[in-house]
Amino acid sequence: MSERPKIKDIAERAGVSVATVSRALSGSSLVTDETRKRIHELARELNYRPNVSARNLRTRRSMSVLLVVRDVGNPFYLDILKGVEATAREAGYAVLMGNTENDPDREVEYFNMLRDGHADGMILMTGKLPAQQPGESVDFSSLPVVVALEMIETAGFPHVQIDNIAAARHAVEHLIALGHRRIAHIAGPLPELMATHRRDGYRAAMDAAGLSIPDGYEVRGDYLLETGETCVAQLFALSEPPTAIFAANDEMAYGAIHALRRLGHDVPGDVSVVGFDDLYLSKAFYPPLTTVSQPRADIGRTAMSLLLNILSGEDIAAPTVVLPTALSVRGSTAPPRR
Amino acid sequence: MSERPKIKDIAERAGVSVATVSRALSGSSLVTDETRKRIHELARELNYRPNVSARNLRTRRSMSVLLVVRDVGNPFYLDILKGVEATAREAGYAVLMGNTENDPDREVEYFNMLRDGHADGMILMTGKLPAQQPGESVDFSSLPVVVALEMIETAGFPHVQIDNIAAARHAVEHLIALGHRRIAHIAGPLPELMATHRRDGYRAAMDAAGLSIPDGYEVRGDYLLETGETCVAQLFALSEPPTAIFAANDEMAYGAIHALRRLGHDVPGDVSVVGFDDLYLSKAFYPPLTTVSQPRADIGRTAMSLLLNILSGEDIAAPTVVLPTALSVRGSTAPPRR
DNA sequence: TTGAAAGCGCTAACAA
DNA sequence: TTGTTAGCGCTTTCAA
Repeated sequence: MSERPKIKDIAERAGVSVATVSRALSGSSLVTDETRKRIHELARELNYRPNVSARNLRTRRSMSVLLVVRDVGNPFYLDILKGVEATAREAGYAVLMGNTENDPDREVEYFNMLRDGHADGMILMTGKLPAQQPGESVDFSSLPVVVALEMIETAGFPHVQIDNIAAARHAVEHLIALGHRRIAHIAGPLPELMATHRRDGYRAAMDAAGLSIPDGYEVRGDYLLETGETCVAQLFALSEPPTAIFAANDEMAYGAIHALRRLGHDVPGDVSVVGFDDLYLSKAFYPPLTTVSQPRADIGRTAMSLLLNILSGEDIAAPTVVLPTALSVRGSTAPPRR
Repeated sequence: MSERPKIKDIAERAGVSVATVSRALSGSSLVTDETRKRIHELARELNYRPNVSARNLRTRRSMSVLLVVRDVGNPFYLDILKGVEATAREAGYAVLMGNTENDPDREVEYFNMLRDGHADGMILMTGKLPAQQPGESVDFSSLPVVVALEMIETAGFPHVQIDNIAAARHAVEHLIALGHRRIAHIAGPLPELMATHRRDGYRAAMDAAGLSIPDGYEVRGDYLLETGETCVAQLFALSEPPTAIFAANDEMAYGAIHALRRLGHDVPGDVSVVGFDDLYLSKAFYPPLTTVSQPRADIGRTAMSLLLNILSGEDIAAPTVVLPTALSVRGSTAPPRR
């Protein structure tokens, strides 16, 4: 058997039909223990592996799921990917990587992969739906898709998320509790929903504490290290710079701290900084970053579990699962210098 | 057309045979421009997508590749994944994620996915071959596999790597040039090859400079943040602690710097630290980490290109591509205090 | 409990 | 340039 053995080869050697082999291999109870055993032995001996394309064609499933993110290079997705992968694996699913780079065309491409049988379902972390194709009327909401992290309001997909508003508010309240009054915000790429929510949480906390937000205290970033630096430059060009900064993600917080240090400001001595996400390096950062911890692995696992439910036909009523966050208070925040 | 249209549907509407449709859709020149155009229009109209399982079954290719790493959660792989993904995409390949968690069984599983048609080729970054199955004699070396980062000497796979020995040596020479004499090494998980090579580079540099390595100056870590910390504890329990540390990767360097700071040592004032990898955060670290830069995205692209060559039948003679590294000198190294 | 046979949707060899 | 036809390897009726 130099070529790849197929079911037929096993059938011939076992002196049974291909149907029996197929049944035996799939653990059907319609086969005597004896023949089942013989077939399994033969399969092992021939080093048989079922051809997935043939099986997929016949069963109309690929046993693959598609994980679509904005940027595979972003470390934020790591633990999520890990959670998805582990849960998928357990259920016998492979994970295909999708990377949109925020390109709508690529988004469409991945939806198409769903339709062409490349994958059975999709976990979407890009907050957008591809624009309707001309002459096309695909009912998106009927597709096996779970949205994680982001929000897509137009279709009725299940969502897995965190409460960004509450988490951001909580983070800012921590600064306020420390005694800060002049608190600035380095926002994400507004008007994206997640960035907006975190900004709204900041505003809510300030408002609830009766603190006004001076002009120029809200700076727009794009979640990257570099913008953390440039935003700090903007903030400290103000006549009254802040004593604390809430950054919409950890990367910008890193950049902000870096820039503060270069400007000669001690963190947290002169300026406190809070991040969002709790990247795995935040605790090793100097100073260790106070930040909002997201249960990323859990987000991945939950999203995949939801998808598995859908794929197994259990019609869940498009639930929205909100997972808890926690503020990890570390060394980058302290009371303001008086 | 509520159901998924197939080639047959298009053929009927276009009044041609399925073969013609297939040809037109695959851009064969054996079709008149006119019919090709009509068919393409019809396809768009019906929102047709070819069924990949059927195509894969027929063509015996999956147009997927498998990217197998030790740990999907490790940020080190990010840029590599990005490079692989981009190159794969361009060539029309999808990328399947494989995660072994250093489990040999899972390694076997991924080799099997290659054999069962799940993927056409594999990029392996795990430095091991699965043990031969009993009664089995698969000629591994004939499989379309490219090894990146790691080394597998037993099979004749193409490799994409960096010169770990030279790069490590170069890093240590930098410390020596600064005037350091007591230089310690936090190694990776010896006796793994990469860890060994980096250790050997350290030894070579020390040796070439006529410097001896005191007992206890080589500490074994496992590439994790935490061991960077514990290893520093060990080094500074010595009667003569080092004035410089070469860590086998950035994560351990982060941990080391963290621990040094807690022990009251200034970096680089009291102790210089060099890392290896140049993770994307190393430049934002405090102090910015002096470290060996690996061309990770390029490693990914090159590995995928090599794999594409193999898949297209161009038999490359198992080349080993060695990509250049560069020492990024930043703020974590300085001359020793006198 | 097993076997025969149909067919998943596509591509490609062969014929016209 | 197009059509006819035979599978790719598997699962699953239906019949025995």
